[in-house]
Amino acid sequence: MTEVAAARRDVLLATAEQLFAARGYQATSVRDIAEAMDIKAGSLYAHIETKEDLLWEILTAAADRFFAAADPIVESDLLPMEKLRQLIAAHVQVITDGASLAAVYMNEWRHLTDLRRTEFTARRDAYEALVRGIVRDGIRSGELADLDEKFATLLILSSMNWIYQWYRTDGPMTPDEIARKLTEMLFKGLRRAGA
Amino acid sequence: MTEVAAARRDVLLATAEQLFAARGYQATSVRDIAEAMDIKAGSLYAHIETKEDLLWEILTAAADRFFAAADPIVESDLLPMEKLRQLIAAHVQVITDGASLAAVYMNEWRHLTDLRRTEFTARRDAYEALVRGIVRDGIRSGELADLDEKFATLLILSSMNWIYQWYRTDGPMTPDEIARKLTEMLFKGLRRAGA
DNA sequence: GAGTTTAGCTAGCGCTTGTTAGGTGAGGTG
DNA sequence: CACCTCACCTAACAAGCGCTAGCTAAACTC
Repeated sequence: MTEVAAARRDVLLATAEQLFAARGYQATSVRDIAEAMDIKAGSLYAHIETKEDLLWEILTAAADRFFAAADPIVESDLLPMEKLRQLIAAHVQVITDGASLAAVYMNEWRHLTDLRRTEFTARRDAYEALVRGIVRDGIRSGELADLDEKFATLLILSSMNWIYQWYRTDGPMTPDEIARKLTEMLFKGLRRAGA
Repeated sequence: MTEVAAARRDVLLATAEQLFAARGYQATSVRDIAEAMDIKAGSLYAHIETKEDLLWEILTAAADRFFAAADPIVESDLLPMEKLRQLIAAHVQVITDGASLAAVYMNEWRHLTDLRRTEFTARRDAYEALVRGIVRDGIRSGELADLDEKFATLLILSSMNWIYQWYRTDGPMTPDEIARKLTEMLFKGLRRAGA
């Protein structure tokens, strides 16, 4: 693939990502995508084989980003609590850095056909296990309270994964600020200290 | 509408709810719904005018449930913290009581056409404002820490609204248990007390 | 400058979509 | 017993879907 061709492919993927995020995979036709690129529908097939390939590549790229952000932190020798703090910051960064990518990642994977859907959910579960491992270590080391490890993991993930729903690049909070506030609320709780 | 007709309509709505939750609105055809009811596609139109009506009624019913659960708590004269505790329990109850209804409520509203989508999001915002009001009162009364009121509200809502993704009726946790654990983690935080 | 590659075009395929018109037959009503 | 209601049927419609075959023309390669 030449540089020009690769660049054009990137435009295609970016366009599909935007539309899938805004309308959903099923509600976006290949004609919609083509029109947004100012080409004809049939011409898309110079770059891809099927519409689902587009979804698959977007989802894979999204998963790659989450792992790329998390792996070095998981493998570091920081204390669990500091790992968790950094992982939250990294995860939030990935989401705010590409909110439409995150939207597709959270919502559209179920339109994959069987084999790929299985592979996707397996990677998703693997990521959850990564987070859970840190939570477990934190409980063992006594930095975290003695809580239900699975439930706590879901609480952390759910609070992070909701962000793409309301985050706007031109909003009042920076990604760092979001991560900082989220970490503080999750760790310290909402109740007034000493109440 | 006779009783028989109303009952049949309920079956239709329940069937559509299941399928919309499992596959999404756009990926569910009226033929799919008809087949699940063991009738022909055209026969659906004895009960509804358009496919979107189905989605609209399901979404409206879902919103009604959340408000019906929250209103008496909001209007009670309990202390803010106790209000929040009860609201979380009620909200979780609605979600676990009808996980597929919750799934449609969270994911499919964007397939409404303009007018209805606007009306839906307005109600959703109104519900968020309800929760936010309690959080504000809690901060003022000193029961809650001095935190970003909007952000705290989103944290609470996001952690509740994620539950339908993993909750199973035959799972190990009862709705009450979920609400209790969630409340405790949200209020006390994940960090070990006094650490 | 001949030869090759390739992004995009046109035209159309087989199929599915939501929806409609008109008919059938069982059950209830007077 | 005649009448009516209505849940459901059959058959078809116009439009849209993903995708393909065969072509054009511009840009690269040697």
